[in-house]
Amino acid sequence: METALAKSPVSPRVEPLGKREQTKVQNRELILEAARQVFAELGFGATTVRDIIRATPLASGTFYNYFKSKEEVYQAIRDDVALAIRPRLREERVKAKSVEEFISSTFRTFMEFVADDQVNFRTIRHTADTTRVRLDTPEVIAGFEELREDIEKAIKEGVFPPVDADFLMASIVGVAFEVSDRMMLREKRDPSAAAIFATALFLGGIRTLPHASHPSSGAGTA
Amino acid sequence: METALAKSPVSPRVEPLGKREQTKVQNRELILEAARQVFAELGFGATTVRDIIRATPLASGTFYNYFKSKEEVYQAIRDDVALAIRPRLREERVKAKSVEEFISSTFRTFMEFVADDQVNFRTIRHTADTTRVRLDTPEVIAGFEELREDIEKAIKEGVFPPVDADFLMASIVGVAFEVSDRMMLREKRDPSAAAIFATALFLGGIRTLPHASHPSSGAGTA
DNA sequence: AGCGATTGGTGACACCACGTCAATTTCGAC
DNA sequence: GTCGAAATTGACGTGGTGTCACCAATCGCT
Repeated sequence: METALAKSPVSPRVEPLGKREQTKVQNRELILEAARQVFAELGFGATTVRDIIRATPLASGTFYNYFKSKEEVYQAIRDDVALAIRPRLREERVKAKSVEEFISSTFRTFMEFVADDQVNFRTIRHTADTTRVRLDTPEVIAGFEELREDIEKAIKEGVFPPVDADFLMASIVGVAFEVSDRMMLREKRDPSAAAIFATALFLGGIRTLPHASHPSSGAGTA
Repeated sequence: METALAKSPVSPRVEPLGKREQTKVQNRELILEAARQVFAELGFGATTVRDIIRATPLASGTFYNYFKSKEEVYQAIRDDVALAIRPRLREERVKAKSVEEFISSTFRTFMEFVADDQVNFRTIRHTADTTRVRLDTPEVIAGFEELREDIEKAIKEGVFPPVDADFLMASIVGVAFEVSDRMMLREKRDPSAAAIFATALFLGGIRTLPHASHPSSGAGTA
């Protein structure tokens, strides 16, 4: 009995793991953090596994103990984001008692999340190249399927009209991604305005969209 | 005068170019065609310049006389598509006399084009990987900007309500890409149904969408 | 036609990234 | 403290990258 306590007399319980497990978690995070930086700087295409490991105190072989390729690292980064936002979105949707709530809470939650998440946005939007890359990982795709299932459930319960759930899911995804992307390119990020725009579009179509304050609120191409 | 005619007595005027220019055009097309096949088979990420050149009778060095990298080849392929569809879309939009025409002709033209264009679709949607890649080339982005300008013009002329043209452009693009993608994954491709869905969404919102014939018309995940 | 000049194809080469693996270090259990 | 397991290391073979000196084909001119 005494030994067990003596072994960790003052140790905070935040480290209940052995040294082994600790460095394992640490190394993984080291690689992910380095990858975020390098992806943001060079872009996904130009980045090599060597670039990532060089931004780390680890040896090249160690990389392959944690990931199979740079694709898998990228996937892990995106999956982290997806895992963070999926439960929030789902929670909002199950609470929704009407089409209005379903749509507006979905867009509001999504836009606010994206606006807060500068790090991952910069990881994905590499400014170097003019070309834009979008990679949908399994976890992200699972989020899409979840949305479709919720729409189908809402239709069965009579909350939604009996529309094509697959196309509606695709439309919500498309608008959420594209509009959030434009939102992030603006000087002043306004997730509320973006969410209101998308919500109005889905609930009433173009004619119910809010009127823009300035004629060319597009704020240029930059 | 006589010499000029004598130089090509029977030659069809389809080859007014010298031999030099001819093989140049031919080699470029050879590379592009090989690239389309290889991209479709291996996916963009796994494809190497060597894979492309190997699917060709040319030597490796020759590739670099035509393109700097596989990215540039991919860009050329996408730009061909963009150059083919942009004038058609623009023509439809300038003809439009109302919001209804603007939106419906845009989606109809786009969906029909995508449905007809199996080759380029398979080039981009490599079934091998679960992850999906979307690369927007400068030409494609120019098409987006063109759409936004047309929206702004329509607003100035009073055809459109004074909405946020940038967000509206992004929404149209997002829905067009995502819905067309789902359309192409279905057993029976129906560009008309896809266009009607997208049009109804933009003109009147969810509640005016056509009712789906089957409850789960999503046709699974495949 | 014949003949230099020029353009463009060729493939070997130096460089580097990839993924592996045997040797070595580090940790955990007894 | 000692032994076995687990993880790290970096050198290595393989193969892709982009370049360049060389050479063949075409062009312009007489």
